[in-house]
Amino acid sequence: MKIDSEHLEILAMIVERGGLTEGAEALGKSQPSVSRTMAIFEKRLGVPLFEPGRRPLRPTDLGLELARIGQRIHNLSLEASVLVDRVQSGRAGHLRIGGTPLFMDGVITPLLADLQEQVSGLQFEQAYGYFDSLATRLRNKTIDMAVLPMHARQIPIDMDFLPILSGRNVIACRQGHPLTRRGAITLADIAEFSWVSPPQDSPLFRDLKRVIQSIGASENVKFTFSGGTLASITSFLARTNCLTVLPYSVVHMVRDALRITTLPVRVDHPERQLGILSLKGGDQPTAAQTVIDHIRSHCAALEARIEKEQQFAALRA
Amino acid sequence: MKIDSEHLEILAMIVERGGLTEGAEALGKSQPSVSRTMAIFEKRLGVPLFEPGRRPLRPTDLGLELARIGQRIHNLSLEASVLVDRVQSGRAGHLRIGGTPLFMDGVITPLLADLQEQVSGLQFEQAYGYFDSLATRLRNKTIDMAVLPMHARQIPIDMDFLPILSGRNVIACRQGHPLTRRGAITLADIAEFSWVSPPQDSPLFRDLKRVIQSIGASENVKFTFSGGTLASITSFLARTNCLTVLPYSVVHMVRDALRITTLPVRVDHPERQLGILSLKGGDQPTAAQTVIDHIRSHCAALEARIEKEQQFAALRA
DNA sequence: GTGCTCGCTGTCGATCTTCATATCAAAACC
DNA sequence: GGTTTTGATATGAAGATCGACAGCGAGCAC
Repeated sequence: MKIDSEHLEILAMIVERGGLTEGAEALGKSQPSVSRTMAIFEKRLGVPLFEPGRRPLRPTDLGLELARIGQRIHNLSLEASVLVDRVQSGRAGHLRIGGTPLFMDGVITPLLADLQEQVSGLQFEQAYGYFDSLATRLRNKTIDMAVLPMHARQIPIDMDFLPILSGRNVIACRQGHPLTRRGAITLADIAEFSWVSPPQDSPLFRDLKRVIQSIGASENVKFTFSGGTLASITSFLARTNCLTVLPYSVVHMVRDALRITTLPVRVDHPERQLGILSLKGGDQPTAAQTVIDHIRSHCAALEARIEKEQQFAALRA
Repeated sequence: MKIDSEHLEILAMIVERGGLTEGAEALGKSQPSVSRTMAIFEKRLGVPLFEPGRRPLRPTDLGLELARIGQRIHNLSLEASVLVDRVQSGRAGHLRIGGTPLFMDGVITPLLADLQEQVSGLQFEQAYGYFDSLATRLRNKTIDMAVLPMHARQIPIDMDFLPILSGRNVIACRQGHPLTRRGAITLADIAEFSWVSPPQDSPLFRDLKRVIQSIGASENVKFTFSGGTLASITSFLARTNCLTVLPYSVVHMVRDALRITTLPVRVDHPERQLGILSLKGGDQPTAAQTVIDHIRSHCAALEARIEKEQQFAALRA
């Protein structure tokens, strides 16, 4: 005998509320509907659930026991509700984020960790890549969003791009680097030191070359170390006098923890902006909006701090 | 957001069976029905339960969690099923039995205890009364069945009577009573002893008077103790040399435990039979049939033993 | 590319819900 | 104690929803 769990829930509510009418009301159903449902249920069981011929409906022993089970089913159903509510409101869920390695490790991951602190229940899956692979993965739906630097004119027609930070780059070195003690830094000063470069297929590597060109030091540049992750680059920087080019935002986020700093040298920065790329109409998980909001607000604050710092640095220079 | 527990059950089954078609089959529903139900469910949630565009339908994380809840709901539903099955098959339930006090305490209660040992889950409620009150309570439905001695012609038109034992009475006394040591007992012998009588409104009391008349001792009968329950009567008998009249079946059941026995004196026994009275078409709880069957089979055995004993006693006399 | 399996959609019949109303048991009243 | 009132449940008929069958379309494998 298969029993309909909804019947049990209805029974539970009737017993809890002490009457068919009240139970129906609590269930958001009409009284006749509930009455008939219970009548059918009783008929199918062949055993009475309510004492016959009693006007304020009183459950039999079996009715009480089944009602207890119905109550448990109802509780489980409520449990499912809160689960769904959490996911619906973006406070829980699974999100696959791809992005350029340095920016992900330097800026996004700390922000995600921060968000996770605030609302537990989110799960992130991180993937690394540059524009082409990220775009492909978005179209494949193997990631939900990508975080990367882009030119406005580079945005694919089938995607949305939401800028979150200016793409400003800086020359970075360890804290206490000889160059940081100088008042004004000349190109000759810089030329003394060798460079650590980001992965050679990264946009940042092209930025690096541009920077070096712009300061006229392109001739005999020494690359001591190339490729790797943010961790390896900063680790290398911290132990040597090498220089590198990094997004200002990344340096800003990690400079205290990883003991690196920026050189007060103006480098021209590309017109790209760091932002979030996503498929148009891609039906994002609701958690995505929560994450995007979080990233945006924090990056806006970050951008403001960076702006202030740069003005201060310019004044000092 | 109220969630339909049935949707969760369906989801659980789909996940468990690893496919929509198999799930539908396991649920005894058609595949399109299940498909549409899940589609509506997803739409209402606004969150996908299955990874979109995957052919062997694969649940999302949320889908998995909800399925787990659905599985628990399903288990509760099964629990309810076995509960109902037990009640349906009479292996559980609540039964209100009324009857004449001595017969209830002496014969029926031990049998019910015996039955309870075999199939736990039954609940009994015992009530005492004689014909009129028992019939009224049957019609009021405050008891489900009555156990009492009846004449065939006394059976109300709206009731069924199922005989279970002959109404044979005997003279009872304590084991080791002086009269038990004699070979043959004369009326004079009996006249020496005083009597314990059952409640004066009981049919057994009328039997007692008839017995006394039939042995011609009606003149100076002494009643030492009257009324009370089987426990009080037997307790009184055991400590004195008093006599009483009891149904043979009652004596047979309790003689070892309560140290009483019968006197080998023929007493004429009424034409009544001990049996079970119930309302016609009274829609008995299924447990009632189980109980009735149990009582009948044991009483049949009891009757057979009594028969044998009486033949033996007659031989000896 | 081609076959195959599996899931989605259109249509019809069955079931369930609802509003209005009858019936009934318990309480209140005379 | 009998009758009326009241509060609560059952029932009837119309409308909405759900389920089954047939047919279509999309992923997956070879």
